[in-house]
Amino acid sequence: MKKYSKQREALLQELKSRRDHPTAEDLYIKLRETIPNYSLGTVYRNLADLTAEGVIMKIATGTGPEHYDGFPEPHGHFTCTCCNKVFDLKGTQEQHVDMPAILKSVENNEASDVISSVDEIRIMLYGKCKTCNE
Amino acid sequence: MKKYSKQREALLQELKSRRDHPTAEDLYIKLRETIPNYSLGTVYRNLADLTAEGVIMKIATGTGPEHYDGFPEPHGHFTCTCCNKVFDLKGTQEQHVDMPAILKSVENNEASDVISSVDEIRIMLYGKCKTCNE
DNA sequence: ATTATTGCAAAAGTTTTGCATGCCG
DNA sequence: CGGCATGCAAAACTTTTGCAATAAT
Repeated sequence: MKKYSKQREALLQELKSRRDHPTAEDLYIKLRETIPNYSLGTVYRNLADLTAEGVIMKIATGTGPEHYDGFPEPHGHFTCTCCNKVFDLKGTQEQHVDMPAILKSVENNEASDVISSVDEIRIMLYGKCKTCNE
Repeated sequence: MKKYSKQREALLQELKSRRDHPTAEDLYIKLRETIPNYSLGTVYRNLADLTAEGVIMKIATGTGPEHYDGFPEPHGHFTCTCCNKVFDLKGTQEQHVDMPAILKSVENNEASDVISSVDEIRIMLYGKCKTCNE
């Protein structure tokens, strides 16, 4: 049975209180301010648990460590290729991605030989943020 | 000045000859069949060079090592969350993603405070492949 | 000859894990 | 109490890097 823990709760609170997309290390540093011996292993364990539960989401940028998002509702992201920060794309996923076209693409061609089911679609933009461009 | 090398050439040939999306390790094992002391460091160096040149592309799945694609023209991918294999989505990116909507989303809202320029859009589906579903 | 590229091994960066201890129910 | 979660440190995994040797121009 799943038990309450101060550490998991604090991690979730922290992620829900911010709109940026910190890494495990970022969270570790921040959480240690209030729970001084919060360990990095526990940060990773709790991030994995919460991600598996679908309460938070993991974001892969393709460079460096993973980032985490406290709001798992599907939406696109933007990664700055200079500073590696991740930002939310506003608007719903449906405004960005042509779902029916993708599902049709999956059903009607080569990919259908291989794909059994689709659970999730992620979209990532890459470019430069304003801060890095100065 | 850039010099020819048997190793880089073989790596590019290998990637161009297949439609799957091997990892550095996969390529290392394969290339050693013909160049027995091809080193893993060199595989990584050549993958980085070719990616920087835009001749191949790197694919992040969010789990395990990076994968590589010999065909860098923009197109979507599918990752099996069971075996971690990556497959191409058929069709062009424009058939899957609503570019104008995304650019508008970038220009007209919160994200525009932060995004200076967009260079690339990547789309990744997650689900189960037929082999894993058996 | 000059210098880019390699092989090898060591190091670096990120994430996972084993185990004894502590805390929740 | 019994068992899940934690802290800590070691290990695992992926990628990068230093350096002497090799190969391309």
